[in-house]
Amino acid sequence: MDEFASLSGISRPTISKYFNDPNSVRPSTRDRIESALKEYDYRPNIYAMNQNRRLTKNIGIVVPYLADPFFAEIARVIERRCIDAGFTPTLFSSHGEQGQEIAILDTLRSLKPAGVLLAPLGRASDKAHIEAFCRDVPTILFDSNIEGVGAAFVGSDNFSFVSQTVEYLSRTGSAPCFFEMRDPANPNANKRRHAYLQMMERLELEPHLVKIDGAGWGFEEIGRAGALAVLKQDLLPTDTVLCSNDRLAIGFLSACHELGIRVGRGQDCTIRLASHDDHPYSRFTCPSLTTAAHDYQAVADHSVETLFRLIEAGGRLEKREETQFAARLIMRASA
Amino acid sequence: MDEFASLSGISRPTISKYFNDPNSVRPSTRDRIESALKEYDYRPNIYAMNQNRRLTKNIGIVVPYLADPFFAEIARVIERRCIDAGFTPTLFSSHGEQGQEIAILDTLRSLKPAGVLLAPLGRASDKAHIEAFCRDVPTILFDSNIEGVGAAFVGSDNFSFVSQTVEYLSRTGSAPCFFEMRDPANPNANKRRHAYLQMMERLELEPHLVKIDGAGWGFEEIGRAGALAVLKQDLLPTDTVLCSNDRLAIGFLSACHELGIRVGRGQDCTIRLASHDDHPYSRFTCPSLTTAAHDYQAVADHSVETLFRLIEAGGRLEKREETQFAARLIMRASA
DNA sequence: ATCGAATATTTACGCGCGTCAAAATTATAT
DNA sequence: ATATAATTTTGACGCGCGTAAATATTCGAT
Repeated sequence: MDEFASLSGISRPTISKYFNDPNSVRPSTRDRIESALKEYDYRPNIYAMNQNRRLTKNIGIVVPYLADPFFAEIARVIERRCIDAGFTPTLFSSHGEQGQEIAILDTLRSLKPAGVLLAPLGRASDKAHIEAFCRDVPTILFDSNIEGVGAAFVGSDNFSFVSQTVEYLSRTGSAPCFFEMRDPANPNANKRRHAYLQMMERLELEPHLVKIDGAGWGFEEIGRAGALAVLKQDLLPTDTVLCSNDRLAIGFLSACHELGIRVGRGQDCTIRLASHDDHPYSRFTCPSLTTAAHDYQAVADHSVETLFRLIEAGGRLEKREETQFAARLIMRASA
Repeated sequence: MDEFASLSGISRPTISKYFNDPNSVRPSTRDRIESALKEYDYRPNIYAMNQNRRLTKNIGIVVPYLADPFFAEIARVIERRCIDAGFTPTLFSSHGEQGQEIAILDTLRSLKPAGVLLAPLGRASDKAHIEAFCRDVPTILFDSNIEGVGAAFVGSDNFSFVSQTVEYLSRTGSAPCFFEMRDPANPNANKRRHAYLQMMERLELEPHLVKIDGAGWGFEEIGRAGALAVLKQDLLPTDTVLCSNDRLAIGFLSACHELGIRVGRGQDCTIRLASHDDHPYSRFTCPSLTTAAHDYQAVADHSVETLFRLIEAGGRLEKREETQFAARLIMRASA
């Protein structure tokens, strides 16, 4: 920067001020800087900039598992919004491991981010560690809530998801059973089960939980193996299945196809299958998945906007905010 | 660090040396440092460390589109290998945009990484910019090659992919036509087309290219729309289709299901469909996809190992290396 | 031309650490 | 115990930039 300053004939503090905010210098000097910039193509080192700034332009984004297209997609949208707002987002994936999540939070302290958007692992999270982090760094939780932690939570209203699918399925055919993992890692899964039970009670229908075994993030394989076991032993209590999430449903569909069971609402079909999330691939499954869709854009937008508000407010919000977006039922071929 | 040094009763340079390499200090002082570490839980700021190091422990990983599960998966494996080797990987997605790719490379200069693993966008890349970057930063290209750029390239042998699928399909039924995008963004797609034409010539079979329109990274939708158009107009030259990649094939399957066309090798099936990549979801499609699989682990391992070698060699290799891994044919239900 | 306000420059220090040379200390071998 | 080698400490400077105060310059309006 020193070198560029002398080359452009402008003092270094003014150059520094320019990069902090181009409008903070006189138009004539801005022009001089920008023409020199074209000639010598210098750019400041962001990490050195952050060393001393009161408020950096960095934003940390943490998701539990980036190889899950759901998180990949929401991370993509969030990243773009941050870039458009002039921030430098850095994306991290916890890879489903508590150790990674902790390591990422430690790395983020070094980054001195203006704010962090964190989707915790859920049950596997070290809650005390996350809480300590949130005390030091302005953080918005998204997707998966931890009560009282972080300045705000932005997610989906699980009851809205399940109530719509249950209502639709039971109105158009037999009532659904609920297909889920026995020990879900994500708190949303538990909320969905409760919503299912509540809805079935409200509709005066008998609930059936079908719990399958499996651990880790390979939900399609878990769903497939679980469905194979259930279907082969003819343990399905109804001909209508509501999966906790789309990835399990993708596995379920795969099992059905393997067993020659037709899924859908046609008269040649024996099972109806619906699910939740509107996974990016759910429109391309065979048959395409009837599902309750996240409002990806709304969750991403509101997370980012809340974070910006938090940053501008100096890292504290008057009180912790919780926002949950409703689902949109998407009727496709599977139910 | 100053504070921690006085608290632990050890000089700051020694502490610094310890974090650079714990084995470079005497065991007795290492013990003293580590016990102090437990008591005061201090950790150095990586970004400040990098400011002055000859060689940082940072590694940059750049992929063209992280919402594509193929890249998400390979990035995940690479990240893990870097972490296990004691490096701090930072993952970036170009989001399919040239501007992003350029911005990422500029950011990476600030990060002062010991090395970079870069999967370029392909046709959309600013090759001159990438070349300039590679001259300054030790970089390994992977997945998508740019002739002469970077210290090495690690990817897949596209001929091996296509030759196996073509050979298998034409041996077990009618010869395949080749289903692809008209203007593929990725150079691998062009290599696969050439390999298809070459194989068909070698087998003395008539080649058929089915080119479909579409732009961007929504390959499933492009494949689906293209397949619908081709199938509705009955333009398919053969009953065996070889897709350039799995994501197009997923869209193709979706179109077939929509039109009531059965895909597979059973007698009730009218189309056989095969593809390339072994996309993480290709085993869960209906029917499951017969495909030529990348050796993900080998590509990831060899990329990382080559990068480590490059770093240890001081950023220069004797000559540019090109490694391409063969495919493994995975026979599933679709062909 | 004159003057106050706005902006730029100069100078200096700080961030959190790496690194180097010289001096002081400790460990190992004889 | 003595000499030598290995390690640590001291002191100092540098990385690439932010920031602050005092001073100098430029601008716009009169």
